[in-house]
Amino acid sequence: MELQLQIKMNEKLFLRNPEHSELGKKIILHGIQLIYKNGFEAFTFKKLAEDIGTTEAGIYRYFENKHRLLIYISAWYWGWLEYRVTVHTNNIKDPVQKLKKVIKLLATAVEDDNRTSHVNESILHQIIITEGSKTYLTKKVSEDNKDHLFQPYKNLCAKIGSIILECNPKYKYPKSLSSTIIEMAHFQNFFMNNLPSLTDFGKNKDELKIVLFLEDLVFSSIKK
Amino acid sequence: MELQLQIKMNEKLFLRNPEHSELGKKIILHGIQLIYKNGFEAFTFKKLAEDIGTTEAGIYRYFENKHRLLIYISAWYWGWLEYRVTVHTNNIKDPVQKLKKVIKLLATAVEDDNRTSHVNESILHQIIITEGSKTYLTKKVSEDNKDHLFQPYKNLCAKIGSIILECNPKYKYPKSLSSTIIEMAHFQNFFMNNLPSLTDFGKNKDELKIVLFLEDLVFSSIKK
DNA sequence: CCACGAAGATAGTATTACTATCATATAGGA
DNA sequence: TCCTATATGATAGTAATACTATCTTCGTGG
Repeated sequence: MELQLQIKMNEKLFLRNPEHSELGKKIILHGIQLIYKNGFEAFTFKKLAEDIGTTEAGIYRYFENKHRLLIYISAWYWGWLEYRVTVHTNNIKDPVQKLKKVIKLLATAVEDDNRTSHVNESILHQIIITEGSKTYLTKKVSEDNKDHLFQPYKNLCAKIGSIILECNPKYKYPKSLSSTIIEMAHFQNFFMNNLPSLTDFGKNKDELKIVLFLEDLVFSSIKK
Repeated sequence: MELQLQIKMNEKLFLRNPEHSELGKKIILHGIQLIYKNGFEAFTFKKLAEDIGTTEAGIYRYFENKHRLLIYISAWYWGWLEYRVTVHTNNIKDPVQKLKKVIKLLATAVEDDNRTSHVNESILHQIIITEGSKTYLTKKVSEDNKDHLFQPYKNLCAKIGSIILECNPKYKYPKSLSSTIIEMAHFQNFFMNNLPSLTDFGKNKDELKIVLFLEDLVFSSIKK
């Protein structure tokens, strides 16, 4: 029997649910691949349509525009990450160990999860590093936020924030520290690979060093 | 007598030096205003040309494309910030006080500097918060980096890194902590104003709280 | 007074980001 | 079995974007 993993997605993210059809799943799968290959700026629905073997109009039936598609796949990523965090921390009692686990999940590469055949998680991780913040760094943030498009990101942030509070209930900045960890797990990775002089990880590109940096940062801050 | 402040810019950032002509200065001044108003995605050279009262072709004589213009104004910003950091920390002996000053300079709004009439620093600060990371989050980072387009950012990061080392010569991640402070000074500001649940600063939008958060983060980390 | 370079004026092109319409296939229900 | 709703395919068209090219004019410096 095949296990299926479904991430529940906000209906406002799409015009037609891409998980409910073959074409929809292809849009996600090939969309991720194309954005990964060309970058989000050079990515167009026309190229995606050619890649899949459908037409531009076909894609527009699923997503209003490419920005919405990016928000969709980002939301999927954050939802999936929160699921992973839940699964991997459920059986851990010590909040410090929990938080260490979370940092590792955030900062290290993932393998493809076979239960989601229409998503390739390892290149998705790369996309989110490079393109993720473009989802909200726009003039429409507040509008999109009202439609709860960033809910999965905010949920993850809240969850990590509460683990931080478990470690030290008196710590004053659990949410800001949480968003800092999330963002820096990605930015330090991007810097390490592309602008290495902004980091202390040199050219050896070892993700575990990012983990050590974040652990040092976090546990120095929250220890009483 | 009028004081003039000139930030030295890398020649590869432009096709023709915008500081050497009235039109060039208008491109910078109105460019910043338009990007601030509409966001970088909606910003076009055509709109800018109309705004200034020149033609599209006129702008293209100065900048290859709008992405280069964004890199230019970002580079200017980082150069200007490094200058401010230098000026304001020169007479401080205690590295801890230096670092506090730096954090304040990074995280709080600026007033317009009258010595640079073609740049409005306060709205520039806002642009860098929202659009700054788009300069390097592209497929062309490495290429642009080879042309040293990000040098001012890297210089600032190095400078702050060395102040961190003054505070504690044994601290292991001066550059990563430095880039973390820089990025978070901006991201926490953006979150506070647009996605407040990702922060602990609520809706009161007090930049000083960001300063306190960053100080706590930094000095917890580097204290022995 | 001439030369040169900066700027203005105008035109044109390929691509992007859509919207609209009509035809076809197909799957599910009456 | 037929009917119909719905998804998809095929095609067309439009306004805006992101440029490139060319020719003219204007002003300054030698």
